[in-house]
Amino acid sequence: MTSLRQLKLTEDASSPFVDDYLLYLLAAASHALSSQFHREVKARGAKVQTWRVLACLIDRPGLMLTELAQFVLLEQSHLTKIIDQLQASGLVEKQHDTTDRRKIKIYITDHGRELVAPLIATAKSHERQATDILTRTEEKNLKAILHKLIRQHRQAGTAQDRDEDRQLEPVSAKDRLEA
Amino acid sequence: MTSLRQLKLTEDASSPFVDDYLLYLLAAASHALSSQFHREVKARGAKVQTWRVLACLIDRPGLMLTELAQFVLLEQSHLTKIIDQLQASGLVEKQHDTTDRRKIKIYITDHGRELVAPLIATAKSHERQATDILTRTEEKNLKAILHKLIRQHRQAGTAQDRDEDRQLEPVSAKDRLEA
DNA sequence: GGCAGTTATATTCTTTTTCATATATTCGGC
DNA sequence: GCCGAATATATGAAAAAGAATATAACTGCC
Repeated sequence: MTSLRQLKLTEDASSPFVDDYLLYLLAAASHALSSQFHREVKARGAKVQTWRVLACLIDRPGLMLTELAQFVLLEQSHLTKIIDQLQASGLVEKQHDTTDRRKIKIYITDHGRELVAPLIATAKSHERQATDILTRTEEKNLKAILHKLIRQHRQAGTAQDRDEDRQLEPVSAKDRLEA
Repeated sequence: MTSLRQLKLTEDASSPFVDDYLLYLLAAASHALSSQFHREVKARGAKVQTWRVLACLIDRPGLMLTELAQFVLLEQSHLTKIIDQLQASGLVEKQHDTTDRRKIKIYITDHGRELVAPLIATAKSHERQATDILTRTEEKNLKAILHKLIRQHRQAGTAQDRDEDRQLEPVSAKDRLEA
């Protein structure tokens, strides 16, 4: 039987890497929960795209295409196409900004609201069910940490563009806190 | 100023839904961190697909296509095509199972190992940097909860298939614990 | 006011991903 | 051993997503 130290030393090279790799865990959890919910969306005859866009628009009416694209995690060129379809279906409306004629603000229509309302209810119910195995503390912690990661990496994404390879890493939270 | 209770009552209808919706947070966090890392992968001349498949194969050599597809969160039909390419590039090998000739086990080659090794190092480094804003406790909690969600919903995915709409919800962790 | 640089959206082309289904093989009951 | 059901992989057409680039409009500076 190997000692703990030996185990620790060999770990880096040979032990399962992916199984505890954060990006994999996030992708896997997202995939597991989302694909489950997407089945429900499709069962109600809606496209996943439609659901995502409309759900965002409910919260944030009047976003420009570019802003909306960031929220729904899609490329602008792709969202343009989706919005065209949704507009054709009467689920959203475009409104040209009067002061800046490049901008197009997107609004959900009443028809869109009707379609998305039951989906939101379904989503809430699914979320409740999905988080049922967690304690309230776990759920709160999870969401808080995810918020933190998202916020941080949104900033990093934009800051990195102007300041290509910054060496000036801010003092690590891990170094500040806890042994 | 409205009372807390009133706030709570109106919340369901009008407050931002998506902003605290678990599935969105998971997707957004995964998207933010992954797209950041994917830039690094591409900068090293590798495809994201290749990275994912090879990283899995390092940990789990000899998986069948179907099993591997579940791990890398891809459709079997899609993975079939990717594996063909990787095989053509000499990064993986197929090995037909002798006892069940339908099965094809996939192995990473030495060439594949050479390609993926630096990527794993990059991934670890990126993970360290990404989790730098978290305390160790937060990181541990996050991973533990993600594991929990993944495990649970892998089971649900298979159990639900045979038992289409089970009403017999197991007692909620939330009801058992904490006020 | 005009020009350089930036921002917002659209378009085009290509690649990726999915969906449905085909093919081949095995398993289980009889 | 044979037949229906199940499992593993492959294929082909269609939809979705992405990258690159075009167009149009604004901003700021001179």
